[in-house]
Amino acid sequence: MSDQPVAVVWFRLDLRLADNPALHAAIKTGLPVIPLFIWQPEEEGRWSPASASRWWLHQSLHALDAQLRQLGSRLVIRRGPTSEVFRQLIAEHRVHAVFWNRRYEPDVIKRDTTLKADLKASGLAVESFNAALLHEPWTLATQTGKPFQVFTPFWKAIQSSASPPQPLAAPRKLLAPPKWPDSLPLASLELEPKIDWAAGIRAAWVPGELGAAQALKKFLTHGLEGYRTARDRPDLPSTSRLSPHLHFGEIGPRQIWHAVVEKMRASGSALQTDGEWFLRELAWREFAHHLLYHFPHTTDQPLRSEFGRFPWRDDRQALRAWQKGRTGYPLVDAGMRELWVTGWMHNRVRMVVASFLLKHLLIPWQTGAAWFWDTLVDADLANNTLGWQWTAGCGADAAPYFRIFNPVSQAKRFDPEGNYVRRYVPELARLPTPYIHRPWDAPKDVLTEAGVSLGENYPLPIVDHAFARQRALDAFERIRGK
DNA sequence: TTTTGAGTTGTTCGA
DNA sequence: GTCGAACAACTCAAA
Repeated sequence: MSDQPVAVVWFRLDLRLADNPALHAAIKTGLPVIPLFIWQPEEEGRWSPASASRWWLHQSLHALDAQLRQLGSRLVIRRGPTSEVFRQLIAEHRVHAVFWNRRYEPDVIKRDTTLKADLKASGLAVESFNAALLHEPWTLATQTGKPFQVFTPFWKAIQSSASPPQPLAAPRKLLAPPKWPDSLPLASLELEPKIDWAAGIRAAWVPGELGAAQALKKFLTHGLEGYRTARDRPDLPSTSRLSPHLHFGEIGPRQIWHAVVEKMRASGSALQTDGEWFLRELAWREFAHHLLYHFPHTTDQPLRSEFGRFPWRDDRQALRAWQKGRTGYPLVDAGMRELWVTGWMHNRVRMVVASFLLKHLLIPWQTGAAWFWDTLVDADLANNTLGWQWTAGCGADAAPYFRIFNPVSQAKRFDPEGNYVRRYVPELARLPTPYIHRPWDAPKDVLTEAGVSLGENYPLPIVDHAFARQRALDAFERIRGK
């Protein structure tokens, strides 16, 4: 055991050096700092990181370690029950203090609360911080002190709150302990797939704090102007693509907020509206965390309990078709394949494919949420839960039951040239634009010319829109009243 | 306590 | 082709 006291920073979903309050606090002690990562997914229960998230986590940990090494430090990786890992570390080093940034998932909160009490009881200084949110979920409330359940008043509350604090600068050096604790090699966590299915994901992303900063810079330069309307276009590079970086904490919302506000200020009034619409999206992320914190059961149960009576169907074949992007609706299929190939899907298309699964196929939202959880690199319990419950109509501020997306009209509106479909559904690429979103209406010779053979190299629709729409409306009738 | 206005993202139908 | 209304009723948040 080394005599020199040390401070431990426990990294979780805050894989960055800048604007990292836990790291900042550790440095302020003046003690050597041990950056620690613990892999013990079992402690996160049903919603521990799944396939695509694990791939990202691997890259992000690698990037964090590289950055720490530039500061004369390194990332110590351990696995095992968290309390046990800390027990060992305390036996090996004179640990004076432990710092981390808070998480808001129900199982994680439970684990962290117990751990904090135990560490304090054994005489350590322990402190946790907010790195992930503009406002902690318990600091915003309605006038009667209750949590918000409607977005607009929540957004107004954010706008009238004090501006979030300025981000902290990244440290320029880190004091190393006299002796480094043992660390597992990153590869031993086996986060990367055994069969390499990640080529498409690799090509689409640069995980890590530097990749996150690049993405923000690119968005501010090229994406913010016109964001309000262009953000709905999956065929254009019109969104920030910051979601996975935000999920893993490679960048924090305060950094984004202030960068956008500064950009708006510098533009005069030109970017006022676009900037505000983007900030609203950050606020949706906040709202999702607010709801998860105050209604933790909603990860698996509908917020509106009458949805327990909803007549969902069990249809393995239809589910399979949806997952694989073989529903016969080009926009739905393009979205599901974008997800499969790149680990991400444009927000507008997420709504369309979710609406299709829930309302056209009547498959439970939890099933869709589970698929997204496994395949998204930005899988985030708060956002995923809100999104699926919202679309199902069983959550906060939910979509009215009669809002059933028509996958063809949505496609015509938001992918007008069909370029998004052509990118991800190459077997339709040669179809002329008027038929790209409804190949079943194309004349025989047009299909032949384009090399499309419906039912052979591209499926016929697995369900008729008008029929499915009426079936969904009837299903909602069943849970109305009482 | 009661009342009032409002609620991210839509579609279809008929004039 | 365009336009407005209907599609329900409920709950939330604030006055």
